[in-house]
Amino acid sequence: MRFWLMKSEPDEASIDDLAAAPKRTLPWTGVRNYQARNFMRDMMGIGDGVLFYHSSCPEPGIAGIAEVVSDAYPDPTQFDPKSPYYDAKSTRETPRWMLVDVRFVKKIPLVSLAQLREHPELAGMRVLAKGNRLSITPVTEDEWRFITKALA
DNA sequence: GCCAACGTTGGC
DNA sequence: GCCAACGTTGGC
Repeated sequence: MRFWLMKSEPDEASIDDLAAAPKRTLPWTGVRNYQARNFMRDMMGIGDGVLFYHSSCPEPGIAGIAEVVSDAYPDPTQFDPKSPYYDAKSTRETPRWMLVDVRFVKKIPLVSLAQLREHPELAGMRVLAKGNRLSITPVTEDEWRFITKALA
């Protein structure tokens, strides 16, 4: 069992959207970065913990807790010419992009970026690193415990 | 809207 | 395989 931080733009999919989705579950569509894909494909497993992070918005930060509820499978949007995530170079035989399903666990009072930076326990978090753009980053068990127990 | 940082592309 | 140009991310 591992722990992750996953970014989502709330305009596209917020923690409330996740809570309102059928089965409180959404497929994590749209990842088009190899490192993030590899995390989902190679490292994630059912039951992994997810910090649901709102990015590119007025109040960036961790907005809730979720969990991984599927193994990785091909992201259907890569095959859809009408989707913004369409990838003409991907085929059904050799799909390039994978995703997992993520299920709502709970909403928490927003833990802002500024708050995250206040705690030395979290200084090593990848999401806090300068220039970090990865939309999926590993979280250590200690970081997970600190955030879910002390901050959430 | 700005811009730093980073990933990808493509010519050579 | 190098690397310049370009596009994107994402906080501010």
